[in-house]
Amino acid sequence: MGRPSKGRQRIEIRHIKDADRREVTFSKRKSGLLKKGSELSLLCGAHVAFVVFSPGCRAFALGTPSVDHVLRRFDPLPGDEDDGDLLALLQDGDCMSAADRGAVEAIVRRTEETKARAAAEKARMDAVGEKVRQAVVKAGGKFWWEADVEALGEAELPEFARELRRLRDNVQRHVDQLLASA
Amino acid sequence: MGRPSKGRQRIEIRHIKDADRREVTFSKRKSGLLKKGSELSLLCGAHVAFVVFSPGCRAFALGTPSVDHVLRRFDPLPGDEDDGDLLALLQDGDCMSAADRGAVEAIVRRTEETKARAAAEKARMDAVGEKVRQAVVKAGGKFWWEADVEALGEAELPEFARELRRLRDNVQRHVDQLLASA
DNA sequence: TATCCTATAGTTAGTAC
DNA sequence: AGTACTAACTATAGGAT
Repeated sequence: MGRPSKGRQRIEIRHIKDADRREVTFSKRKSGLLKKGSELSLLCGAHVAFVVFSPGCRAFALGTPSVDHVLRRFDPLPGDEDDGDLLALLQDGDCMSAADRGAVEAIVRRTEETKARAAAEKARMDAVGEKVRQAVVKAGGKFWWEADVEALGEAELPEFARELRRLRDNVQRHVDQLLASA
Repeated sequence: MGRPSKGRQRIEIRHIKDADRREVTFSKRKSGLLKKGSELSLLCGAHVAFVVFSPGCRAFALGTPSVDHVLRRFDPLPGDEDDGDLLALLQDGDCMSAADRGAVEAIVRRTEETKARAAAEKARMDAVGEKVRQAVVKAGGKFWWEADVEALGEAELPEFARELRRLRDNVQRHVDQLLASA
């Protein structure tokens, strides 16, 4: 019998191509970030707010005392109402509790619509060559959608198809909304 | 002579009363948080944005590929009426056969490429983003997307604040919609 | 306020549930 | 998607500049 674990291994800080490994790493490190954020807030009384989108475009947020509270400090509008209470309730605390997760998931679903619309809008543009894409990479590093494309191997194709269907459903829902309100 | 250092000591995660020690801790941990955020982005292709207020009320922000970019994902673009083309193609994904995979993949790839191009153009023309990058360059050899908000100057800060405010408003709207449909 | 140094507290890769 | 485990990697408290 070898050892029960090889222990932590050193990894290079660059895009993880394997989708499964990437998701696991994201989950772990996201937790770490949330914890560090809350600790910074507790230790130093600092106000912290951040939003994270996973590779699967799911959204997570942390704010102390709340995301809304922190963001308001950038621009204390005189006419602001206390309408951030619900948001604070959903996103307050050291990290998202199991009870909050459902609510956040709902927010994420709405965010998917944004994703769908962005895709549709960008698709109207003329087709582009590989040069442009490489120029983007060269200019600023990796973008989330590149990660998705790179991860698109034969094995992941069915899973990706599932994502596509979800995308379609959300676009459809959005269109229905537009028609209903028009 | 004792040892040159006592090494790291355990501390409780609660407010540090000594102002000097608190400032030092804030500085160190903020750096750590920024690093962790950048690593998460690089490793997982995730979008990360956060804002931190130090005890001295100084503001720091981190965003990949930029704070502006991440925050805009909460902000739906003006509606498009002309996206039926992509929508129709996406709908075909429902009954996706092996033969259709290639077509779907091509659609996706084209969409991602155009998104990349749009992002590149937007980044070039985004005055705020550009100011942030320049500020970082001046600040020293750090990550290009890392910036001290104060370095933006009085002219850019309101614009930056406006983006943050939009995030807040859109999250709020999402929650409202969620409640209305529940 | 940020960095340098050292020793150690804390995080996490790999793996399995 | 989160949790548990081990071992090893990394962040950081304390102190000094």
